[in-house]
Amino acid sequence: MPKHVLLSGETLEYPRPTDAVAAYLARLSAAVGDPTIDEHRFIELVYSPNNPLLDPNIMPGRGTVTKAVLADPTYHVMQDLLGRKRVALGTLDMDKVRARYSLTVKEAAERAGVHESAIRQAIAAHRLSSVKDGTRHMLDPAQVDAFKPSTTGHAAPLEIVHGSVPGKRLFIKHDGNLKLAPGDWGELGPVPREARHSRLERWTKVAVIAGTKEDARFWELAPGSDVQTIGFEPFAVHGRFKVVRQINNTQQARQAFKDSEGARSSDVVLELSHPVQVVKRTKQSAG
DNA sequence: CACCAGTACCCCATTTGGCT
DNA sequence: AGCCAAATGGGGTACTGGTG
Repeated sequence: MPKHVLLSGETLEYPRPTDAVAAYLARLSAAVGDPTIDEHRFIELVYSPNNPLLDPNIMPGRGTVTKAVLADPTYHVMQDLLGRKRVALGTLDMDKVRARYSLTVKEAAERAGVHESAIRQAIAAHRLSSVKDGTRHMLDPAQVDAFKPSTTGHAAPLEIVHGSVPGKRLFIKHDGNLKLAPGDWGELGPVPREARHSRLERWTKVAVIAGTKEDARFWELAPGSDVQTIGFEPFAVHGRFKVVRQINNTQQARQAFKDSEGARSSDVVLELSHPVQVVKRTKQSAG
């Protein structure tokens, strides 16, 4: 299969073109270095009804990018040639573009509140653009912020700080896998009651109660698309969720939490290299 | 460490089949 | 024909293991 190195640094393989498509690609490549062709004219060439890659029958006098065309890597080669034309004309500064693409995949995943693989697959599917820094993909923070992953599939994990300190507390009930962050285990001593950092995976429903003994609030959460944070410092639930129910009345909040089903946040599995231990709720830590 | 491929899982929209 | 529930497929996610 023919290969094309994109401005982003990525190598794109595209299907062996027909004679007509190959000729059109050659024409566009020549136009990149042709000073008599300006950007407007180049765009006209790309979206011409004569471009054999596009569909000429949908819009009169213009080639249309259909779903099939969008899925064809050859179209992305043509778009890259447009980018190269802009670079040649000085209307696109790749140094400035590269400066804007400042996030690694890991940083982008943290920022978007999704798994790293979700970012990589979005890049592969051209739903997120990236530039290559050596072997690393780099992403634009603005695009990452605008990235709206589907809410289908597994729910994105929630980052949870729970426990109790004098005057404040936050507990949850859930149907997922709650794992305590290794840093909170210390030297195999008892899990500290205060501010335990945990990660909740594979969840569909979470009940949260937070506040003080006299002023408690209740939230019922379901997987959602927006990154949110609820709770009271230092306690928090952070991640992609939506609030399906909120109760600000202390008595009703306590009753709602009591009625909620699921494992309690005090029953956490330790995420460590040594054998997994389950920490059971005790009278002392029940609060 | 970063990337990639494969797998399992989930939700939603559409299709299919049975019932009224 | 219309309605409803089950089955199916597509699109998307997280996770794991292998590779360079």
